[in-house]
Amino acid sequence: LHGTEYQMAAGIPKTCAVCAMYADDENFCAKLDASELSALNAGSHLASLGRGETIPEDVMNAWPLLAVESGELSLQYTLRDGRRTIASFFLTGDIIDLRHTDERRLGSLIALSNVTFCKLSPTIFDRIVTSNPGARTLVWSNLQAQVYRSFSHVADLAKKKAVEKVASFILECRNRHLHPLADHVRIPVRRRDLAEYLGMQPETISRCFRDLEERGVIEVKETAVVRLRKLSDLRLIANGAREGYDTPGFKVLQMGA
Amino acid sequence: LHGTEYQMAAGIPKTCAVCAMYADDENFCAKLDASELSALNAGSHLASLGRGETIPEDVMNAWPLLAVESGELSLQYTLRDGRRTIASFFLTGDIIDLRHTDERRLGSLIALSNVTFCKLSPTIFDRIVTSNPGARTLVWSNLQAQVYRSFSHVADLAKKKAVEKVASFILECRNRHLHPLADHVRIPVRRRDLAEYLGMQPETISRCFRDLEERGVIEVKETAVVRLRKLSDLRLIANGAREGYDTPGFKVLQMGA
DNA sequence: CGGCAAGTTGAGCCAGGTCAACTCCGGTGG
DNA sequence: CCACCGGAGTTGACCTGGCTCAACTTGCCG
Repeated sequence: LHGTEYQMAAGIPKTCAVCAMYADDENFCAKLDASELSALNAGSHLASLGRGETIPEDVMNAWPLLAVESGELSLQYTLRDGRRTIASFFLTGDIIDLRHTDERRLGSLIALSNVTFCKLSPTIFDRIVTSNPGARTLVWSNLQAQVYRSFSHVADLAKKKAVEKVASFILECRNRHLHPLADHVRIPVRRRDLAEYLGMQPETISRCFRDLEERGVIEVKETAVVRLRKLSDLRLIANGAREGYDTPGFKVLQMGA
Repeated sequence: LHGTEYQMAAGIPKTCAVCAMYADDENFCAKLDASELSALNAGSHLASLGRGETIPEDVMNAWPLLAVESGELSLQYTLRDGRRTIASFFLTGDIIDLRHTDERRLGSLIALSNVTFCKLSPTIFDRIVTSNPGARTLVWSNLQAQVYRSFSHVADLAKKKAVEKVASFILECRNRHLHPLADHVRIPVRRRDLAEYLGMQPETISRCFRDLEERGVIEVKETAVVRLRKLSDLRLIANGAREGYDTPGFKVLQMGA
């Protein structure tokens, strides 16, 4: 058992019979020792989805515990008249636990790109989480991160204007280190998905990108890649600065109450 | 130790030297045995806030682990120009863990009414969570509930219209069993707070309540109490039904994709 | 080269924001 | 007891940011 930790320390990657996620140190499987890993292997199954496909209801019931291995998964809600919202993105390493959702109406999990994910055995997962503090901490902090990401998403949606939301999203992509390319940021989703995530129309998204580009704050290299030209201004816009965002000596408007 | 569980089974409430939360079976302290409880007591402190008061930065750093004992606590974000958003409400029994927030900008915790909360010792909390499966499950499901509440809040904010948001909020209050009064629902926050939670203006909130009342869906008894007159219609509105919501034979508009 | 999906641009309109006035409290002091 | 005050909520009138609809461009795949 401890031999495996020794291997890990020596940089030799552990193997996982099910998925390829062990390669990264910041995920659940990487925290497991050999016996835990093989137990989890035995009770887990890899599955994949093409873009636009949904994880079926029966899978969600039978396997309420998922780990994203690759791709972008989304949680979507649909209103009666067809309006749709993406409530959250799940990326590599995110753990989705649908067990305690109770009567609460959960949306559907839909792939935004080709996705592979691992269906975990709840009982084995629980046993590991009980006995392995490192794994527990990781799982806990992943869930925490989901909460706080969601909270700041709420803050974006509630009171920000269209451009501010887009600016904020670009920074979110950057922060989440999706693809840390120096001053380039990759937007991992299509415009229409972005619109549903930010509660806007695709047309408005488009106009906002153009707006930011005309102000010289960003440069749209391709639809999926943005170069940051004035990061501090982008931050100001994302935080709701009202005017003067393109001047260095920006005057903060301090409002009471 | 097991003597305490025996007492609990016999309906004799356990005592907690710090706060009064033990009375409810659905909270963290209620899952603890005598020794755990006294250990937690030793490392915890009760604190209180008046309405409008903020938990200071230094308290949040020194005590990143809080449990709400009574009242309504809110997580607020403020933009540079003063626009404010309430991202989430925390009510009795909610556990707030600020430890894994990393560099992510967290808002401030502000009391919406008189609040008492318990500052928990992280080390003792961790020890208990490790050894006590019941407590762990409860804490985990509380965090889960926060995530999914936040997700459906996002769904409300992103694409719903003003009336739909308000309808949805009324149902949320009902679901959360804040005050389960048959067909009456208590709105635990002021209109202005509600506005900040739903990303609207107080004026619009007011208009929406009136709108729902004029349609005969609800009856506003006091500003804080609503009587449900047509629950099914309220649900339809909250779920984004477009027209005919006031007729019983509502025709669902099924849209593809 | 056609066909389709994604994204962009333009023109018009309306839901909800904004501003201002007014009502309705509960508390406080003379 | 009443006059006064301030905060919360409501109502009305106006205005605008972003939605809507429709046309167009672009890129990808067979």
